[in-house]
Amino acid sequence: MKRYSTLKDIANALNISTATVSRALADRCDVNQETKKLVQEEAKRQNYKPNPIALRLQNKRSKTIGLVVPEFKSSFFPMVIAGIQKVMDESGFQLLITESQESMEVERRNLKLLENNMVEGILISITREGENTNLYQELIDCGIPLVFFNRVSSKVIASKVVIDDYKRAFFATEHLIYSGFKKIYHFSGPEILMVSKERKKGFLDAMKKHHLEVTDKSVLTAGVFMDKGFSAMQLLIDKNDIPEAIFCFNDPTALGALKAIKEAGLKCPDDVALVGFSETEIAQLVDPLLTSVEQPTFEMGETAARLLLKQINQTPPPEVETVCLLAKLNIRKSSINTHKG
Amino acid sequence: MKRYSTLKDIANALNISTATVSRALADRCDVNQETKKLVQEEAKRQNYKPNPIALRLQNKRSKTIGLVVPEFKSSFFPMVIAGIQKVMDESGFQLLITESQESMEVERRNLKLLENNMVEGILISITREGENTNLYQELIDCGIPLVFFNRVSSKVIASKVVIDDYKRAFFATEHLIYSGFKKIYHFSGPEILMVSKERKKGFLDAMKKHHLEVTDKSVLTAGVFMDKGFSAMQLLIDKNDIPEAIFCFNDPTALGALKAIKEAGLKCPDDVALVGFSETEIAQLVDPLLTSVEQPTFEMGETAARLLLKQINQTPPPEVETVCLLAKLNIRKSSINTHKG
DNA sequence: TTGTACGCGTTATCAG
DNA sequence: CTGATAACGCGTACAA
Repeated sequence: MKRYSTLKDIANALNISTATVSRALADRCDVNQETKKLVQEEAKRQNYKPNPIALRLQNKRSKTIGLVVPEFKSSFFPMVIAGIQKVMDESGFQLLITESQESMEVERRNLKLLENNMVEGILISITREGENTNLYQELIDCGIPLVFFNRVSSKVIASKVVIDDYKRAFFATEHLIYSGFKKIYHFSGPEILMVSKERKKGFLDAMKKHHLEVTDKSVLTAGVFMDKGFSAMQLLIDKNDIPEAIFCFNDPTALGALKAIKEAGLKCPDDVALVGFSETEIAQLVDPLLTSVEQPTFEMGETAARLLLKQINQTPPPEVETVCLLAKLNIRKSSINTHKG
Repeated sequence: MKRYSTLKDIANALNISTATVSRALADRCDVNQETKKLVQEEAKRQNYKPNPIALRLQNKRSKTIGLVVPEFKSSFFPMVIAGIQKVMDESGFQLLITESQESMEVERRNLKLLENNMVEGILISITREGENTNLYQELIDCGIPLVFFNRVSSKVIASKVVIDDYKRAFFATEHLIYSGFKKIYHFSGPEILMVSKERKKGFLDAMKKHHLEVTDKSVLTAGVFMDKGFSAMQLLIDKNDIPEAIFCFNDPTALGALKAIKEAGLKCPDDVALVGFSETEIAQLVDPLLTSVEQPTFEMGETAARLLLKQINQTPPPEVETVCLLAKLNIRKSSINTHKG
């Protein structure tokens, strides 16, 4: 590796001790102005930079935090990461990023890797396979704080950052109801994820509030990817059980449904209106433009990172807290009722 | 931070010296089998893990490499990062990720940050504003190898990973020509990027080879984002100078053009055929499905990472090399000639 | 076969 | 005001 200038180099050059050099560079008051100036000049000349590794060893702090995300494909997590990075750069922390590929086993490997790297804390969004509850708890118990974001553990007590899925789902459904649709279905996400449950609950409660019929056919489990949305819609078309509108678990699901609708010769929103969730950039590219709930991704990253730093830096650590970020319903063409009025 | 078990802890527990413990754990032959076994058991009991920070300090190796990407929004760079991560995890390196936000100044800050973190090498894809040539050269000169990928420096001598932009652009254009289109335009990327130049050159040469007319109107600079593709197409529509087909610098540009085409009441591919580049997942979601050049993103990350590790680990460092990855033209509906035959 | 001593780069403590 | 020393955790040369 490149040879870096050290305190000793400066000390030797000036024939003084490293201790004095250290003090001078820390700009402490108990050092001669003259010496201080000489040291600082020599440091600049040698392009001296403190060795972060030595500092970490001495302070017994890795100044590193770990991150586990399920995937990199969609732009959701990358944007969250950008938010995390910003906070970490500001506070001099390194970020170790790992990808669980939606696999619980890979997630366990990742967490071990992070532990071996002595991360001071971990940010995690769990897989859709389920949660490694015991492992999370172990890590917390042995002094590595966890902060969950987006896809959070339902069993472990820790700080969490979520968006108000329930409310947004409720409002999104109400938006369809107020638009005049009556036969409204929900394409739900993986049962195991809390976000799925919340969104489904929001849907059901909104329907209930407005006294609209909900049968056991009203909710189809459609997973997180496009193909599932496609096949769920296909199923409805085959059964000729076509709702006026569908509130989908996320954008890919909605886009899959859209594809099936188009292929069947139907039109959106004329025959079936759609509402997505997550506001992928695709929502603004498809025809018709997709109504979707926009999540504050960057902000979610920032918030989770700040929460974690608080857990790490404060003694005693602060109470865990759950932050609920506001999301925004972007109403576009796919949910316009063309029959109304 | 969490307290970790150290060699000293094990040594104390067994009343032996840390040196012996160290040797036993390294499974060296010059240590009593009996002692070795005791040590290994005690290590396991205490859940001992070597402190990576201490190792880094002792070996004078940060075991860290840095990464600079222009942006996180599209899925391109995240996928590359996934490939890099894989290689780094395998070789025990940490990855420090930074985002230049397409700004040369932020890029400079990022590079300084990486240098201060003593990275042993840097992977970089430059901004579309231009290249910090001098800084790249400085880093290389002072012993930090750089490997460029995707958006590479044209001036600095270093290992590079690119896709065969020229050839792919050439073939993509030929695909349009063979489909029977004659008036073919090119929406070009930022002039400063080598990829732009290569793709443009591929377009021009293909046109030339087939003796098709190329005027100074045939190539419009449209940037990298959707809005630029939109306005470029808008301009052509306003001037009523509408080509039969357009080979676009990338998918967003093509999608922007598509939007303008639709809004003007025109149809794709009937009125204007389109070919994109980069194979974003959106290509398979829009109507019509977009013909696009698929880049091996994950593989690009892996390759760049391996190249960098070679530069870091071999002494003397190997010759720089440029790896050209193969890309694939996915032909879809947007480039079908509906008038032909 | 095992223990002692040192150095990696830094800061804190204590003595001068 | 400044210098010597120890400590962080590890590996290793050298001594026993």
